[in-house]
This record gives sequence, C-alpha cells and structure tokens, in this order.
Amino acid sequence: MSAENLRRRPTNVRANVRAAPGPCAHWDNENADFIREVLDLVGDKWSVLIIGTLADGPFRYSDLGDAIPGISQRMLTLTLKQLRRTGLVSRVSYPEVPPRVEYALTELGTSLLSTVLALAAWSAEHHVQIRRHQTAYDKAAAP
Amino acid sequence: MSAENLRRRPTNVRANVRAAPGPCAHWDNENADFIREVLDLVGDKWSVLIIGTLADGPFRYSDLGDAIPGISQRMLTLTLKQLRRTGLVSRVSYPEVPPRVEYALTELGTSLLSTVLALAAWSAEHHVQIRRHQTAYDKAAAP
DNA sequence: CAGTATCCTCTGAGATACTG
DNA sequence: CAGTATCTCAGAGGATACTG
Repeated sequence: MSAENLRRRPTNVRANVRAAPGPCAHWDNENADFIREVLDLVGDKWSVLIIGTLADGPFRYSDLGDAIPGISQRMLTLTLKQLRRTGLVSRVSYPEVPPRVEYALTELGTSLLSTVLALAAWSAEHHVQIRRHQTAYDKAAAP
Repeated sequence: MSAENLRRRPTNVRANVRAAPGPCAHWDNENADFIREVLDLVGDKWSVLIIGTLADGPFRYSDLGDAIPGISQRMLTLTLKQLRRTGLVSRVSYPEVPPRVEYALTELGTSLLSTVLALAAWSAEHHVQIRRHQTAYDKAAAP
C-alpha cells in the first residue's frame, strides 16, 4: 500500500463526516501507529461511554457510576485514571465534608468527542444493515 | 445526561470533521449502545489495520499478511472472518491453481473508512500533546 | 462520598504445527 | 496459497469487601 491514496474514494454517504479537503487523510504505516494509539486508549469497554456521558457537563464520581449502567467501581476508577493520564478528562476535588469530586472533559477530550460522535452516528445509521448481514452470514454458514 | 446536548460545543478544532449540521449528534443511551457495537467490532487489535490497508484496493490473503507487520495467520483469518460477517469486507475466490483469494472493502466498509480516517487524523494531530501529558502525569504521581 | 485492595474468571491473541 | 487446529498465557474486567 504505497504512494497512492484512496483511488476509490469513500463515496461519502453522509454529509457531516467529510474527507479532508486538502492533502491529508490517506493511509500509511504512520497512520497505523497513531490509530492504534487512540484505539488502545478508547477502544476499551468504558472509555467512550464515560466521554459521552461527560459531554453533558461535569459529573461527580458516583453520579457517573449511576449514569453508566453496568460499570463497576473498579472499572470506573481505573478508566477515569487512564483518561486523566492522557489528558482527556480533568478532576477537581473540592475540600468539603462530605468530599466532592468533579470530573469533566478537557478541551482535548471535547475535541475527541466530536470524532467519537461521528463514529456513533455511523453506527446508528448502519447497525440495522450490519445486523441483517450478520444473520444472513450466520445462516449461510451454520445449517 | 438527559435532554440537552452539547451545551459546550466541541470547539471544532479541525475542519475536516464537523458536527452534524442538523438535529443529530448528541449523546444518549441509545448512542451508547450503538457505539459499543462498533467499538467491539473495530476496537480490537487488527480490524482497523486491515480496513486501512484495504483502502488502497483489493489484497490477497498473504499480501495482507505481509502488508500488516506483526499479524499472525490465525489473527488474520479470524479478523477477516469477522469483518466479512459484518459486511465490511468481501471475499472473492478465483478457482485457479494455485488458489487465489481477494479481499476488498465493501461499500459499507468504505463508508466506515472515512470515519476511521477522521479518528486517525485526530490522533496524528494530538499524539504529541497526549504523550507530553502522560509523562507529566506519571512524573507527578511516581516520585 | 470517593475511592483501594483482593481474588477470580474468561477471552484476546501469540506461537507452532498441520492440511486441501 | 490459503487457510485450520491446538496449546498457552497475560491481562481486561467482574464481585466483593474494606477505608480516609
């Protein structure tokens, strides 16, 4: 996959996600490294859910836990720690009794959010088609 | 996270990824389900790498293996099977000797590609900042 | 309230060897 | 060439209990 890029262009079904107008957005091995980085960061079970939830504004620790069904305290803590480490989420603790801690998207996190929403939009748009294809595939293979 | 959406808007750093112009692209629990679907599909170690490689056109099985450094035959086979199941990749086998099989992106796969490229662009743009933040965080926590 | 600490399970993925 | 079949293991993630 050498020099040329996107000879067959994306066909661009949706208007709100557009290929870059200029010289970028082709695939090479550097892109591969970069995207593996984000996916390691965000491809786990809870990160995007937290990011999406924080899109509505700051949340306290336990409100986050309540807002995200199924997450365990351990995973909430761990994932928040990782998001904080990469600078996507900020943590502010207010020295009160009882303690109050608020998590919010940073500017970096917010910039990622729009891309993530594009992915969400894609999946919302295509998940019916995907499911159909999956069951058809399974039916063709199983019997 | 109820009715309101994106009160603090994405700030939209980059021009080639835009929020939807119309009424969509906010976060609710349905979105959460959908995006978990795509991430399960594409968040694994090899799927996006295969998709990105196939962006340049059809590939034969072993050419794919060569083009993607580090992938094992097992993982190549498994991931291709899953991509085929969800309809992102097509497989055409030519009845020749020796056998020849070509994998290519379907239209669905191509439509996903543009979104994936947006993610890649985001990470290419921010990975320096991320790394800086990570080392700063680690330095602040460790000593 | 906002987390840590442990233990335990199950699956993603690598290595290796074999086959139509 | 284009795959399958086993074996193996690290670590992601769940349950539960405890703490400043």
